Amino acid sequence: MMEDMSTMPIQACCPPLLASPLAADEAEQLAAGFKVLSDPARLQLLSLIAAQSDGACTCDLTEPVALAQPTVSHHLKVLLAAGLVTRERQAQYSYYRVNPDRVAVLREALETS
Amino acid sequence: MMEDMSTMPIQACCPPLLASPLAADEAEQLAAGFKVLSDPARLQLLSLIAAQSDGACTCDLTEPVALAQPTVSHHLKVLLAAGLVTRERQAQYSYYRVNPDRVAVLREALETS
DNA sequence: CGTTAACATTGATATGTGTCAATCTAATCA
DNA sequence: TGATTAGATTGACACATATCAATGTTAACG
Repeated sequence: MMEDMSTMPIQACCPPLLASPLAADEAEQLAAGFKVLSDPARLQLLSLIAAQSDGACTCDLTEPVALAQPTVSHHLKVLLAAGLVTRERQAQYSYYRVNPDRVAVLREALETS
Repeated sequence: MMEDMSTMPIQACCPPLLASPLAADEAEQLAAGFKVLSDPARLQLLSLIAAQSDGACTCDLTEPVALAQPTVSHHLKVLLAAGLVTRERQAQYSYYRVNPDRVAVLREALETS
């Protein structure tokens, strides 16, 4: 049985896009990663989470992005599934942190070597 | 009158995502750029175009991505509208080239400064 | 206990978009 | 001129997804 690609973390997978032709499966991997970044709410969330070095809870994030709480939870779930953030639960709170290594995978794919 | 954001070229717009909180309009700009990269066919096309330093025509691209010609034309139009590629017409042919500066805008937004 | 708070999940809806067949346009060639 | 070729456009369809109201879950607090 195959896993659903869209819920899998972004792998260190590919040589830079512009350096050598991309195989179909590499293209799918990378595209799934960029799709996670293709929503303005998720970019703002990533940015807000990065600004809180000790972790950001959902309650800190809902108001600045001006979206309902279930929508924010949905976007955080997408970021988490991609591995772009980590989640740590404490009591009722969920603390999210950016995983810079996963961001780097996507950045490096855009390198003009 | 406002232009449709999705058909506008990617601007040099934003400080790195992880360095400072992103404003809503900056997030929309960047998200539109990453959305263009969020399709595996478009990533493969970009990669194939980059591999042909003297420009790639549509006819060179249809077979390797295994899609119908109108679909390839559609994706090329999206890449062109975003400014990620340029198009030069010669006779019946359209030659596409990568615009590395626009790719760099997106790469730099992912920098961990 | 019951209440409240943080967060996740479900379900519904509206919108966006990737795909291709059919068609159109424009240029080459016989 | 007619035939062919490259490529763009149109229209239709299937599928994905962003959003929120309602509900569920878990934990603190009285």
